[in-house]
Amino acid sequence: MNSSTGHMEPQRQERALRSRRDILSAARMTFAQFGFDGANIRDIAEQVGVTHTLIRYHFGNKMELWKAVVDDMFAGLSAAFSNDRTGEIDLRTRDGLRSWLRLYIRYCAEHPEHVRIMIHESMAATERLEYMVEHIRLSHAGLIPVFSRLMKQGVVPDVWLVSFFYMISSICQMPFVLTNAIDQLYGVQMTSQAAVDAHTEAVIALVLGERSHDPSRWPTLPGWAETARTKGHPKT
Amino acid sequence: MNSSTGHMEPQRQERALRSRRDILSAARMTFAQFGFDGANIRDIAEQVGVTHTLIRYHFGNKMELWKAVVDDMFAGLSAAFSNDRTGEIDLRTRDGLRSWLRLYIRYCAEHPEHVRIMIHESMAATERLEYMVEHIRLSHAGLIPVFSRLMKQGVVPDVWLVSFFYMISSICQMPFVLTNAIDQLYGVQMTSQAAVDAHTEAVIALVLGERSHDPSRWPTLPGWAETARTKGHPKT
DNA sequence: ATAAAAACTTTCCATTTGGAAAGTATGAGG
DNA sequence: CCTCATACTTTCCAAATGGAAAGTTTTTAT
Repeated sequence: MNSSTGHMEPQRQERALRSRRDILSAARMTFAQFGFDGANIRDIAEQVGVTHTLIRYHFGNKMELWKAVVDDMFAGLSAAFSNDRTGEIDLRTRDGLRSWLRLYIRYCAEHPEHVRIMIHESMAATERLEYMVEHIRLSHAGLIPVFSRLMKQGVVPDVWLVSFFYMISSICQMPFVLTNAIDQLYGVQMTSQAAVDAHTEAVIALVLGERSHDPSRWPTLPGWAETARTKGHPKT
Repeated sequence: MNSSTGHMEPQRQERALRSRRDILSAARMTFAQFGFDGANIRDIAEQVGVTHTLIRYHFGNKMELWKAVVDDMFAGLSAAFSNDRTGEIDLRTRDGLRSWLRLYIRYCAEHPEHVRIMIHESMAATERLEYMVEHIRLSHAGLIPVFSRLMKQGVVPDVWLVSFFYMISSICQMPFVLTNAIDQLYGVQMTSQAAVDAHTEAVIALVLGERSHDPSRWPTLPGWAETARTKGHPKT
């Protein structure tokens, strides 16, 4: 919306732009954690260090703020997958899919809030879900022909497209959505490089049947989850 | 807690038991939809047709109600996977895993609230997550040795255990967590028998590499998602 | 029948929350 | 330096919310 060419335009003050950006960022995290109903704009404002009425000033109301967050998020997703960065990826090949999976997993690890917000809003059929689905539709529409092609080529299993979509999405996304639970349960920081790498390997193994495994680099698990992988090391 | 042997004990009234059960049920759905913070006990009470203070009477406070819901939910899960129903499943074999996947997918399709609540609570490191994780630990602890064995046998990919767990869980659970989004996006009712079947097939194909596909029974997708599967039917 | 316990409601309260209105500070252009 | 739009704050309000206290009804036991 903002043309970057104009030096003659009214040009918002720096402060205002920073406020908008900070509010958007705080709102994103808060909506991701509590959902729309659970989030409150006063908390968001406090995180940024402004009064809650400034949010109203910049965004109108809670709903409009939410929409701005979603637009901003999907813009970020598009940017991360723009041709600038993925120009060399030809998704119609096995190598392309592998690269795409790596890229997508990285995005999920870096932006767990994105999927968290999407999941929150999928829990009920609301106006917000409708709004969000139009963003999702764009992403999916671009991938459908590619995925179909990969199925026909036998690179990936030839299954119901909806299932395939959500299986691929889920395995890339969920471990990073559930970082808190995994930390508590397995004592593993999913966002650590080792965990991201181990998971990337796992996804590629499951989807493409490739095993590049180097178990020594997998994050170690607590005693109750030990699988006695280090055989030949009797502790008695 | 209630000994069923005693005819001398105070013995709760029928009405009270029904109230408790109805409240628990309504609370479950509400927590699943809005999360703990987003849910409010007055709405729950109204759904049941009682006053919100009755919830306080039976459960103490919102937090205790939530815990009761979780306990109840996990009890239901245990029941669904009790030896009564799965006694014949030997999870250490390929056939066993296939049966287990079918059973688990059915559970997820029938009880999407369960995973919805778990996901809500995984969004932040709270006392509630701690509480829930102890339930989850029990489930996982029982499955770890089995999954490890299947990996060693080569029935499933030999990957990092945490990844494997969450990949398996996610692909079984998420399409039913996201029913609203899938309905809106693809116009498909995930809880329909056809969709559950198609998804079950897909999971087995991905995890076990088995393709029993009968695409004609897959739910059809809207035009924008058409993959021109019916070739030889030129419409021009 | 009657007392006592259990089940449930009415009423009230303090806090939180989204939003509205009115006022103040800030900085860019004349 | 002055003014005026932009950026932001203070103050207020009504509704929603979790919880507490005090009541009323229903059931059980004697």
